[in-house]
Amino acid sequence: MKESSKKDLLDEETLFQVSQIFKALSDPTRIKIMYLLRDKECSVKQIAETLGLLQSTVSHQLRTLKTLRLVKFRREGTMIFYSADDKHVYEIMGPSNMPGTNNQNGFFHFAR
Amino acid sequence: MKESSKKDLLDEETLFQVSQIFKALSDPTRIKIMYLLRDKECSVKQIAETLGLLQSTVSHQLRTLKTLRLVKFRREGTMIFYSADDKHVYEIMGPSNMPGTNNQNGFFHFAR
DNA sequence: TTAATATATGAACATATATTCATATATCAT
DNA sequence: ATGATATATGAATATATGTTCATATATTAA
Repeated sequence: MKESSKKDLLDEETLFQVSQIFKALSDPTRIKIMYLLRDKECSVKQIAETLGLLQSTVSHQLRTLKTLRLVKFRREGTMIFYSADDKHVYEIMGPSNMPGTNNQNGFFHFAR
Repeated sequence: MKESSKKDLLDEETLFQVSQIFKALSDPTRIKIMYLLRDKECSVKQIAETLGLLQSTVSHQLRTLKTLRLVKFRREGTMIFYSADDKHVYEIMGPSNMPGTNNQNGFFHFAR
């Protein structure tokens, strides 16, 4: 038995991925976007107008969310519709934190 | 019926608190600390030595975690022992994300 | 009180990040 | 092809944040 168990530490790979996910949801703008997309598709323009943000701002943030697979998208003409990548969000947050569900411990019920 | 439902947006208060909690766990150092404290008490010095960090660094980060009630503490002589504030972590993350529990969707099982 | 140990704090610095502006790219209709 | 619309991207800037160093505070023992 060692002084400190090996289980006291996380491997760098896990550490990085955990921090990335949390970082993604640590920004109010990205939270707004994820909340808006929790139960419906929206184009970039719709997101920008609904949230009162510049198109560029939304696009930049969507790239971050896309990279982390928190959102998925599909093209329709000149527009691109984004939506929450439920499958991956579920894997990440677990059932009690699924956006759009009614529960006490959910994703957006942190306050208080 | 309005164009966009009021439920599309989060109030500023909730938004701020959600972002704060995620921000707290978006830093690798703070994740390491929370992971270390998930099932035992540690003094500041023990944390610093186990994780190979400066005492000052640990103290600064503990203040952040303390402010958000992610850790609690008790004094014993000149030492102060910190531990995860399970009750509050539970409220925040829900049962499937309790550190120290064995599950598939937990707090520290994000990777892959 | 003084010395020793543990912890907290403030300033400085370097780095990361969110937003803005300008512009590029992509799709569709004509 | 051109023009119109939607989206993406790069550079610049301002702000936020993590770490370090030095020092302050607090507790205990002598």
